[in-house]
Amino acid sequence: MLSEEKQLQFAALRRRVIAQAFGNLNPRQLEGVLTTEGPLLLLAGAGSGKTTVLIHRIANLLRYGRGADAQEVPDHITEEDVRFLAEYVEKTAPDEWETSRANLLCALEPAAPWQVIAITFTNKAAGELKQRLEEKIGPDARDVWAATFHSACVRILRRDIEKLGFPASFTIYDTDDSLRVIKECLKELNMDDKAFQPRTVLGYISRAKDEMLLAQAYLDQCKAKGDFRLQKIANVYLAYEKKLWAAGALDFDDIILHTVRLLQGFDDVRTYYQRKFRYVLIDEYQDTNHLQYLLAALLAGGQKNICVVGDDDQSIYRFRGATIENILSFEQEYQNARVIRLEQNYRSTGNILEAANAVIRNNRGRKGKNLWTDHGEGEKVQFYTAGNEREEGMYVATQLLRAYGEGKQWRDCAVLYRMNALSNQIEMALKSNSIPYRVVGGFRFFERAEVKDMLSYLCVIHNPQDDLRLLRVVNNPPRGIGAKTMEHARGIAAQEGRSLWDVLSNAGQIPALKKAAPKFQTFVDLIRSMQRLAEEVDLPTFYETLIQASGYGEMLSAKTDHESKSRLENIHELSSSISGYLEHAEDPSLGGFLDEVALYTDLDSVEEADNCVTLMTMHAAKGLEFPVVFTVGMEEGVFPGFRAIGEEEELEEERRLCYVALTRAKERLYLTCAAQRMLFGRTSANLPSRFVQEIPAERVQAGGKIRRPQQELLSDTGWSGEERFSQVQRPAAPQPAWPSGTRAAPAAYRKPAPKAQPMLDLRKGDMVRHSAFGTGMVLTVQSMGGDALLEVAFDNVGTKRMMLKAASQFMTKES
DNA sequence: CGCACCACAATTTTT
DNA sequence: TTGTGGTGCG
Repeated sequence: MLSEEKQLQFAALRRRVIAQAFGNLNPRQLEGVLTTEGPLLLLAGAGSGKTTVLIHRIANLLRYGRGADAQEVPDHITEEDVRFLAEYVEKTAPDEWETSRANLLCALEPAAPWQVIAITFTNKAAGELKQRLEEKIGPDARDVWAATFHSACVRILRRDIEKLGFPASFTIYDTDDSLRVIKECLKELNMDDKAFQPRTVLGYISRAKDEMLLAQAYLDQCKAKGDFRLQKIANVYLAYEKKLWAAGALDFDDIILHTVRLLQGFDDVRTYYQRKFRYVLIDEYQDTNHLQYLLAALLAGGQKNICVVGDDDQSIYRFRGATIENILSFEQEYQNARVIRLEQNYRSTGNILEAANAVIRNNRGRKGKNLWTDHGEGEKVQFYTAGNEREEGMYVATQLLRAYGEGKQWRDCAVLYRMNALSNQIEMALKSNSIPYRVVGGFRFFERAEVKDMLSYLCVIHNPQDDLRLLRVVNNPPRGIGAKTMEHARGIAAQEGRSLWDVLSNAGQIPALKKAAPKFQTFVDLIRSMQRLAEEVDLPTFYETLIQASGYGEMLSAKTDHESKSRLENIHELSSSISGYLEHAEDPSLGGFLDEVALYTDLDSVEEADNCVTLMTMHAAKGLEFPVVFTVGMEEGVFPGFRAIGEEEELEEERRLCYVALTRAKERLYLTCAAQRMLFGRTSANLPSRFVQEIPAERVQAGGKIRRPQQELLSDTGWSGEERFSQVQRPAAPQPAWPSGTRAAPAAYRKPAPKAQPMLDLRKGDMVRHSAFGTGMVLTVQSMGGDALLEVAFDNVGTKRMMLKAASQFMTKES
């Protein structure tokens, strides 16, 4: 037994040795890695190396257990050991034997991989975590539970959900499925789907579930409140719940909800997981909702070793139920919680960071953080006011070409916007300048109708009781089974409390369905034979056969249009998803594949290799970074959106979104707005965003057509652009006064006559020099309206097509 | 049953 | 302006 003094010395040395193993981290990061015991809140600012900390933290848990975070000393430690460690920490190049002895001495109950669970929001994040972990600590990492909330819960539910009365083989409904069910419910309840929009209703149901209210409880609550509209909604919830129950289906919210119910209601289940998971990690904690908070608390309830990582300033999913309260009140929820702030930013330059800091400082509901960097000031933030959205697009294109000319790659650049609707103008501007781009978001592979159709076939084959999916494919491709007929069949099914499948397969015995029975039989036979086939051949072969046998492939091949061709490609593409699944699945099965697909809505940007500019919403940009970032549409009414103006909470969320957008930029940040913008077919004049105004003037370089708006226009927002940007250049000519009484200035008054652009006189064969693309020869000139489409063969970058007007300012004619 | 036409609404969307 | 969903006709 060591003396007390020696024990203290040992504990200190042990921590030092472990710290050395993670030597490339900054002090805060290191603390995050070494603080293994008890509740820990890791406030990780944008670009502060959060994932690195997470990986190292898990590595530490597996290698040293609680060695770095404990005072106790194992009995077997001798004074000789202490002496050894004291020498060891001073060594610059210890040999292998010494290192392994040191590691052995310092490890204190190292965690087994399966005792660690790391929960993320996206599959992408979970995948990256797994991969980086494996690179760091080897194949052991595979037994760490790195999963999304939903996939972790599905895994738990598959084991024990029968305790709640659901079949272990439950199916998962995605949002699209849920909406269909809601619509059915509305119809059956004779409710108007305009007064009760399915989306909105689903939102209410989701919020009810977040409060752990099942339908009946919710109805009771609404009755107590006496709110008639809410009662109607509660009735839909009741019908919705019934339908899902009958179908043995769970929606996304149910997956979490029932897991929480399971853990709360069954001591044995709860105890099992609480014993199993010694260490619980939750990533992106600022995005958790109440249910997810409960889940995390339940899982970590045993040993209270819960580490949550997040940034309250980057919470941008309030509209989906995420509550910033979870992170703000973590310290109250966990009394002895430790808090570590990661504030050193490794991503952006000083000016960008200060701009972001200055904006977010205006929020009240936050923990408070101040990012800093040692990268130096860098360039100022560019703020440009365009006359309208077309000019804004042109400006973006211009600057992109400039960056490209300076040696930046297209993939180094991103254009961010608040609404998808804003991407159009940008796309046009980029197109006409031959700048390659890709738009992120929009249609996702697994959400495409044809892919969902094929998946529905798989669902029905796997589980014929799945009415919703059956309904989707029963007449797709057409089998002469009309909506009327199905309506009938559904009525009978509902009456007799049987599934549609039961009714269809026995249609011969049901007089009312006699006529349709042969057609049903064709379908039933198809499903049955596919079920038999599933037993015999491997999944890819099975799927290819399905494409044939269902007639779906044939239906698409018969059509010649562009759309059908790509649909056909898509359904074949699904088979590579199947192959992908087979490669990494432990115990592959049709059910397993469907599970994975249900939760894997996103086949993600595989084409990262493509060198093109990225266009996406600010939401989609979270977690990404680019050397050059454009933030367009920085206008009151657009960003912050008109819905948010006047609503304190909403406005703070918008500001956080702005913070997220600004902190994506590494080197160069552009903010742009348009004095006048056409949106949804209506033109409006908006003031520059208050967020721009919140940035200190010395961080900004302003340019473009700065307006001198009249005072009454300013009064409601308090915008006073002139004071703020003293260095702004004034428009050359004084602006004419606006007619009184008009709220927005008519275009004619505000738009200075377009500068006479010296349009090049080009014809086939001319040599040109383009500032970004170099020299080339004009191949074709095709006049189009007042403009012309050029095709230019450049010496170094190949042939590009561009609009003459747009290109003129970057090109000169070579003699 | 399929297609064409018109009305209508329209932040953001990790699962 | 754009996309979607519902209705009416061939």
